[in-house]
Amino acid sequence: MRLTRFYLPVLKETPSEAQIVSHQLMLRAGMIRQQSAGIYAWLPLGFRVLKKIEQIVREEQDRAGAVEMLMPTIQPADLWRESGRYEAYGKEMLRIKDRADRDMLFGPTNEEMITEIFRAGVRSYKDLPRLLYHIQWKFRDEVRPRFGVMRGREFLMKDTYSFDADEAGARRSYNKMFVAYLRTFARMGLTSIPMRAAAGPIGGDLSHEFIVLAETGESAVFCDRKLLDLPVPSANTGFDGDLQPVIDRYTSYYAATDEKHDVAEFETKVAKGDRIAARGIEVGHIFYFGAKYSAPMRAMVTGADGKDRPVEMGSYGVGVSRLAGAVIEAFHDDAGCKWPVAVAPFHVGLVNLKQGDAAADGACGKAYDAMTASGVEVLYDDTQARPGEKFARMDLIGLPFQLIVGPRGLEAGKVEVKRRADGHRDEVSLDAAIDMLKRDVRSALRVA
RNA sequence: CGGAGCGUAGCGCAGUCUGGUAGCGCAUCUGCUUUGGGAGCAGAGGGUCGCAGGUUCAAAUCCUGCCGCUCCGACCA
Repeated sequence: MRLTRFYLPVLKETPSEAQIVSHQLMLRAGMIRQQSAGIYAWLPLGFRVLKKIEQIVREEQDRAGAVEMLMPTIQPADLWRESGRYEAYGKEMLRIKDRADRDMLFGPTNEEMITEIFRAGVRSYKDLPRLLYHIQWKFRDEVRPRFGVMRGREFLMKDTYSFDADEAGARRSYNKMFVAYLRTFARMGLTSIPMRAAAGPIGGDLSHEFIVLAETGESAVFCDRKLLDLPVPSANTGFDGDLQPVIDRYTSYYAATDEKHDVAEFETKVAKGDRIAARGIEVGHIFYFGAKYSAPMRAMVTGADGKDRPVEMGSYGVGVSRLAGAVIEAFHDDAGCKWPVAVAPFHVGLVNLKQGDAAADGACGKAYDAMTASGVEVLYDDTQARPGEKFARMDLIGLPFQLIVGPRGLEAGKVEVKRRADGHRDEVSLDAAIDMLKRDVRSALRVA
């Protein structure tokens, strides 16, 4: 992408409403623009990040055996009257009337709708288990939206729903999502910690929040330091096999959000030097809730014994839009974002130090074509801006690599390759730089 | 929902107390000079001062109502 054709409204100054660094940087780097309290437009740069995150979430859901679909944002109120949540959900639910004066709502979550869809198509235990998911915009009319996309009213969420014949099966589904989540966040460079959590209004009795540690996190969390070093399950994990040993290993260490925190247990179970009391960002939340919805909504399956019983369910959410903020919270410095390659809006920022100089233009064109042709995503700063401005802008938007090309270097046969993560620089020939970047990007994108 | 605060040019702000030509920095546009880490000079454009009433010869400024946004607290992917 050529910057002269892109839409990248960067800000030199920090908008006063942004309190935390991810919100400030998303606004300054031209990723989002607020339209109303907690409601954001995703500008081209931010949209690319959102799509990268979404795709990783999708790939790991598919790997775990979940099947993608898409449910609407607008739902009929009658569905929610069946479960009793139309009354119970309160003012966080955005209620709407259509032209025929029917009660509708903008979905804050989809348990009711998926239960309705499931009961219409499944009768027998032989059709189980099933894992269905979608990635769709939700609306929760938060009392107090804040922190940019970290707590918006409108947000993009991946929500999966599991259907099993019995509790043991539901547990297996729960475990699949548990492992999928560990992998999902790890692929974005994030260390997530599954923590015992309260089930909240979704209900149920088995629940974990996946927390990324960050000073600006909204939740107070307590855990064992050893959790940070546990290996993430690999891509060839057998999701149809027994995952319980993996879950047991993770849950053998103390980890709880403040709602479930037990001081006495924390202090007996965790050695003093391993106790972490910190703040975290909730990036995922998984629930097993049995027949909470299937019973009142009559989502029944016939078992091997010929008897009907409500299907066992669970639900599993990932805050896709929130993750864009969470990744910035985890990776940034004073100059701007520092995107991991896997979710970076582009892989390489190509900086032409003297646009209009025949040698510089030619070398940049060659590098751009060569990298783009081999799948490297390049943002080519082909503007007339001065070098300092280009460097500052590139650091702000935080692409993982910069290829810096100017006439002075070219005379000596050199260009510069800079890594955003650690500031490391190499001066090499243009061809060597192109090869190096192709190789580094490819290796960073390899899925372990 | 309780408490606090703020709405003046794209962004950051001054001006409001004490009514009298709407300002500053950055950004934008034009010209020239510049081009290896947020350039220099000269010029230009851009605002019904959140909205609606009211007071007044005169309102960004005073009064009333409304709307929007932010922060602190209680709730949540």
